[in-house]
Amino acid sequence: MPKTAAEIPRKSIYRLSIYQRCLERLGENGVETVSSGALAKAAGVKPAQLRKDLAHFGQFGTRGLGYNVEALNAVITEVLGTNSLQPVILVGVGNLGAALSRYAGFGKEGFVISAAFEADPVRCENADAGVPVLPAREMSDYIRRNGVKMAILAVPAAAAQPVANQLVEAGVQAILNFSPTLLNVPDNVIVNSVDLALELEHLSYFVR
Amino acid sequence: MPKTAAEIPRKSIYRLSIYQRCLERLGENGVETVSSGALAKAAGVKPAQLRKDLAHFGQFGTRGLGYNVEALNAVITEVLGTNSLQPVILVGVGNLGAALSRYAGFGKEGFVISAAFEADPVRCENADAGVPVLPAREMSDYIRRNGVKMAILAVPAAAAQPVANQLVEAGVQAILNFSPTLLNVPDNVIVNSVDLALELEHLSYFVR
DNA sequence: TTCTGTGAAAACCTTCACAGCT
DNA sequence: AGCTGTGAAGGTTTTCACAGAA
Repeated sequence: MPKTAAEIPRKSIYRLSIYQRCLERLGENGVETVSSGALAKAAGVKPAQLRKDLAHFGQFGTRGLGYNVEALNAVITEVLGTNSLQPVILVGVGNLGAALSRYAGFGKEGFVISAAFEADPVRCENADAGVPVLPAREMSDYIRRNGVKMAILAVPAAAAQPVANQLVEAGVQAILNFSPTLLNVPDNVIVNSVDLALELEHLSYFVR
Repeated sequence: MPKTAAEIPRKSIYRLSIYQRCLERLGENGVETVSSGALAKAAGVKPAQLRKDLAHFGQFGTRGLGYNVEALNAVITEVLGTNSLQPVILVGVGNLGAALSRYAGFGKEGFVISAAFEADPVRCENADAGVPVLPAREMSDYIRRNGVKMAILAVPAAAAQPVANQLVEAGVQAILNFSPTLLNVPDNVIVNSVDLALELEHLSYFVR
């Protein structure tokens, strides 16, 4: 029974990306059909959970057989909206930002960082980034002209909130935030924060 | 009512790190006392949740007043085990790995990467890392000699599992994994995976 | 009064187990 | 037989709401 976007759990959406990556690999290996058991194992979840996740969007399997790899991949691509390639911008070309600009992993999942922005003029010149680095003052304009909806934020903590405000103001709807700060944004904007130091600290609890 | 480590939800532990960071800031600003409401707001959670999280470990507040910033910070530090500084190693000094080796955020939370390891001899020489880069074959030995319990894994996907095996074999108990792969490790080893491309892809679902 | 600590309720998520299709 | 789709059960986490301490 398909549901409207709002009621699908965020965790299911997250796992969809994982399933897709597994399907991609299966496809490359010429596998045409996969059971929920096999796919779930590859993704590191239980079979029932995989089926429940897919059930949010409809019925795609064949009983007794499993799922068609290519077809299921297409469905997930459609659901995630990764068929229409979104332009993504990067803000902050410091240590981490520069690395992200060259990170091949984004490309493999179909994302291309179209431009980077940096407030420090010296860094603008010297940044060894994989993309054009533009001065920060051109950012809002660029976002509007190119209809940019997604941004990666890799600026120092102190600058994160003001920059986020600018992004939102210019029309950005989703922010992947690497600054160790809580961002305040309107409800219609989604933030996904990756706090590297926190992830490390989290581990230390489990080490005796 | 204090509980044993096993039954405390991972999510609570995770939030403890966030609370601590907020307490740190409050302390720097000379604030001595904070209510669950104020601290929860700073951390981006509900007051009741903060209190429940703390309740796992004991009672630290004063009714009608709130929590002593310094004392609560000390309790959380004790719980997380961040008082005794753990040595952390980094494996893989490619694009992302090199950036992580210089990432100042780790230092702020009290972590120091003591050494990095890299299989490619050319990279070993040229890596512009903030720490000594040693050849991969010395890794197991280094781990054993220095009692390293935590590792950051930033190698290509194909190398992730074999390297993880080596780490576990040598005695590493916690791995922060940046490779887009599911790692199989024994139950006594904990893995925290940060999949950058997935985090970005996740956002795209919410962008119309 | 203020604000914590906590049972109870609600919301949410996962897993089971089996009916039903191929 | 094999495997999906799903109601129902089970488990976990969050939120409420209030009793009780300062």
